[in-house]
Amino acid sequence: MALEKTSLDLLTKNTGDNKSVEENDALETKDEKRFVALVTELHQVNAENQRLRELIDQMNNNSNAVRMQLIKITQKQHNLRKNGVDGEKEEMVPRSFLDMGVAEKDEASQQSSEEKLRESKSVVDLMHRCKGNEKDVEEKSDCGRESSKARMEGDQELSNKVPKLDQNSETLSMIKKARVSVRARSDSTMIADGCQWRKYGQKMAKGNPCPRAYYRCTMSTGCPVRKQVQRCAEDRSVLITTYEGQHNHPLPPTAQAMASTTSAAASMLLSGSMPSSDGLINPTILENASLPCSQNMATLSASAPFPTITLDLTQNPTNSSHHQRDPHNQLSLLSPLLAQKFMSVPKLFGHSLCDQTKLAGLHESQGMDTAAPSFANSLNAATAAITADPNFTAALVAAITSVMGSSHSNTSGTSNTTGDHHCNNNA
DNA sequence: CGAATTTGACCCGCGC
DNA sequence: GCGCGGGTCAAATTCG
Repeated sequence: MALEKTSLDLLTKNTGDNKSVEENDALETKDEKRFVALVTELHQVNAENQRLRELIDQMNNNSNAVRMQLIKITQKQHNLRKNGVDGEKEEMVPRSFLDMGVAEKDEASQQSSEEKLRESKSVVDLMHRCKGNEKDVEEKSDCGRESSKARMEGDQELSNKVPKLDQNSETLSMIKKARVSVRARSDSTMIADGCQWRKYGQKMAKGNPCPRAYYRCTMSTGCPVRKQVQRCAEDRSVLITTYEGQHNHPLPPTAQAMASTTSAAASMLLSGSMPSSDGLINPTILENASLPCSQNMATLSASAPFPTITLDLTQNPTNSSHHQRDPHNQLSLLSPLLAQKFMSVPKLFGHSLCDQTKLAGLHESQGMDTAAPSFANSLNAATAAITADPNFTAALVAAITSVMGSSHSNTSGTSNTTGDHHCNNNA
C-alpha cells in the first residue's frame, strides 16, 4: 500500500509543473502522504507482530498443555498398572525406557489406558502409536529385565513370566535395552542435568582405570531412571554419562531439556532397532537424520550390551564453540544441538508434524528453495526414509517439545542457537 | 541425627 | 561347571 502511494507521489512529482511554490507545496503534501503511509504500514506491522506473538504464546500454551496431559496420562497408566497387579501394590512398577509397552498381565488396564489415550491430542497419539508398535519388544524386554528382580522379591506373577520368556529366548537374544550416553568435558565428578541423583554403587570397570559410579534418580520414589558416570580412559577430562530409563514424575525446566532429548534420542534409536533378520540396529535413520549437520555428534553402537546412542558434546558444534568449556552450557545446548540434527529434516515434512496451516506457512516461508540441490536431494532421501517410520516422528515430537519448552522457560538462552528452526522466529 | 556416600558382598549373564 | 565382569544391595562410614 505504502509503496503504491509513494510511486504515485513520485509520478505526480515527475509530471508536475516547474513553479517553485507549487513544487514546494507538492513536496510537503508528498512527504505528509509518505509519512502517513509509513505510519499506516508501521501499524500494520505492529498488528502483524502482535498476532504472531499471540500465535506463539498460544503454541507455547498448547505445548505445555500437551506435555502436562502426557504426564497425567502416563501417571494414570502407571496407577492403573499398579492397581492391576496384586503382587506390586506397595511398590512402584519400574518403567523401562520410554514406557513402550506393558506386561501381558496388564492387558485389561492397558486397554482402558488406550481408550484415554485416544481422547488425547495428536502429539500424544503419535507417542502412543510409537508405544504400540514396540509393545512386544518392550514386553519381552521388561520380562527379561525384571526377572531377576522378581526372583529377589519373591513375586510369583513375575516369576511366572519366565517360561514365556524361555519360549522366546531366540527373539529375546535380539532384544536389547536402549541407553543414551552423553560425552561432555567436565572437571566435576558429575554433570549437572537438573535432576537429583543418589549414588548407590561404584565399580572398577575393566579397561578403564577410572571407577564407574552408579546413580539413581531421587526426585521421585520409585523413579526407574539410572545413570552411570565414568571418565573416558583416553581423555580424563571427558565425562561419559549414560542414562537409562524414563522419569515417572514431572521434571524441572532445567532437567526437561535433557530428559526430552535423551528420550527422543532413545526413541529414535529404538525405532531403528526393531528386530531385523540379523538382529542389528539399522543405522540408516540416524545417518539420514544426521545428513545436514556436523558429523559425529551422535553415534550408534550395536556391539554394546545394550543399544546405545552416544551424544558427543566434546566436539565443537559449528555455531556454539564458545560454550565448549562449560559443562553446564554444554548440557543446556544438548537439546538444541540434537534438535538441530533432528529438525533440519522435518523442515520438509513439517506440515505433518505441525498440522497447523500457519506453521506450515512459516516453514514454507523459510523455504528449502535456497538450499543446494544436493542437499535437497539428501533431505528428500532422508524424508522418504524417516516419514515411513512413525516412531521417528514421535522422537521428533519429543525433541520439538524439548526445544519449545526450553525456549519458553529461557527466552534469552541457548535455544536461540536453533531459533531459526521453528515457530518462534518470525515474531 | 538423618541423609548421603562408600565399599565389600552378592547376584546374574555370558563365554569358555 | 567355572570364572569373569557388570550391576545392585546394604551395612558401615562420613558429612552437614
